[in-house]
Amino acid sequence: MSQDALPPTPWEKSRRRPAAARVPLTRDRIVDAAFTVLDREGLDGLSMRQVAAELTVAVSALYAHVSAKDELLELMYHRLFDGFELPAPDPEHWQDQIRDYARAGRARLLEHRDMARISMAHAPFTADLLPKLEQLLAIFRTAGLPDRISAVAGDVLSTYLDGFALEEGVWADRLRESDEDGTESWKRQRAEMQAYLAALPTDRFPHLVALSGRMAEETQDERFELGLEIIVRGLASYLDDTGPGRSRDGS
Amino acid sequence: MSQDALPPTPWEKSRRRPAAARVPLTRDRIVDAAFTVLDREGLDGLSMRQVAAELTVAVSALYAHVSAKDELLELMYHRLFDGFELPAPDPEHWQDQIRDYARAGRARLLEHRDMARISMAHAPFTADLLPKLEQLLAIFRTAGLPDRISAVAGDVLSTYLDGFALEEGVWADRLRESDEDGTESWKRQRAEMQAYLAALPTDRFPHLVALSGRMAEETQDERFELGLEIIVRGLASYLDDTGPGRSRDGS
DNA sequence: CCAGTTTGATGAACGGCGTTCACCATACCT
DNA sequence: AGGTATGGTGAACGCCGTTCATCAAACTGG
Repeated sequence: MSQDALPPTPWEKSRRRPAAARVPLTRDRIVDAAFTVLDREGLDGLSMRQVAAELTVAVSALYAHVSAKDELLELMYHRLFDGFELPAPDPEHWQDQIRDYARAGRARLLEHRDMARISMAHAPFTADLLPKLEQLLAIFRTAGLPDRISAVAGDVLSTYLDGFALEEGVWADRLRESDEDGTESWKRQRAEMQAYLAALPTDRFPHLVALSGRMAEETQDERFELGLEIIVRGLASYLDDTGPGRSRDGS
Repeated sequence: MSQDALPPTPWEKSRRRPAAARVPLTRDRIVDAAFTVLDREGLDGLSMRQVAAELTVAVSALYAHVSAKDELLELMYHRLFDGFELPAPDPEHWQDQIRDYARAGRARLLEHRDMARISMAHAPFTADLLPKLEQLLAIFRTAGLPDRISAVAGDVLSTYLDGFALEEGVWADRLRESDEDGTESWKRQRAEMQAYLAALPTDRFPHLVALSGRMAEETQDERFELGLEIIVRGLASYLDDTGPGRSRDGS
């Protein structure tokens, strides 16, 4: 685009336009920078000033593109759903479709630090998110779930998603505090927790001791799948609610 | 305790000890004041300075009893469980016990404004909360749930609790913003939302339109119960896992 | 009864925050 | 070439969490 530009001769330096070829500020660039800061500092360290610094720009410049920090957080929240497509409802495989939705959602939430906290703070009822909700409801309803169940199923699922990812975030934070990185200290931490739980007085905490292994497993994946399965099974139980005929059912 | 004290005569006013019979500051008094501020201002308006003002005390005085705001929030979180007793596990009625637990938990979360947000921020793994967790696990395990399920059941349940209460809080906030109070405007707001959903273009949002009535019901109680039921059913499905008619699922 | 110590509140200060606003440099239009 | 819109600047306001030197009252031992 631009020809090779020689560095400006010293004597014309003062006349040179300082902000010549600066990349213009846009909402997208701001959101990108916000994610950079978020991943580096966490949500508590995400300030308008830090974002501005990341862009080497004055704080007040941000407010030309973003009305307030709340709006910035909302834009970040919307990134969660960018290019997040649900499949056309297939009544034969609705359970797998739900599972895939949940797994993809969890993956997205874990992509950025503290993302679950941001997600929690925003109700998914803004206009441009309604299509996603519609697609989710489509899967439930065409699967044959009663309407009264479909109307809450999304809530149950998404609170589980957010809540689980939030807990994972707490773990990740605790890991970050201890200087070391890599999977080594992760394993060590889980082992420590497991040892702590296992060492509880057996008479007062028999069940915690018994489950200590499962509560502090090396990876959270299996726990996530199990919790997800509980919900899917609960939903599925409403299919044959009125016998094998699978009738749609009112209140 | 104290005899009737006459008001000090004016001329001795200057000699009078100003801080004589002042109630001493305690952690409990601070937490109480924090809840007062919380209910009045919401979590975003809950600042150390406001709490101090509520007690007509200098901000720095708080730090003699509470190491930081984080600790204060933790103390508030612990109030959630004060006198919160779970029954001895009864395998015959484990489902009702779980339901009661969830209902009581929701009620507690709704007692104070933004309480769900505070609850979300704290993992229930601090030492003094382990007994509660133990009691919950006791119910699951003595009911006969497999260990791998019991180990996540608490998570599923409590994320649903917190998440649902959080959403209710968002509604309550929106209601607070509109000046009016009482149940009148509540109804009106729900009606508005329902109308909005019902008025969506039917071709693009058939399911949302169809469920508009159920998504914006006058009270959230029924929705809560339904979501709770999904989870309870999901859990129950693991009881007769190896029984007749159901597909068994190992791993 | 007094001196000394401990206790616990005070108020000023520091640095950081979100947000606003008067100003100003550049880029475009006529 | 001059005028104007666009969009960034920097200082300021008021609030925040937290710290610290100061100080008054309350207990203590002699």
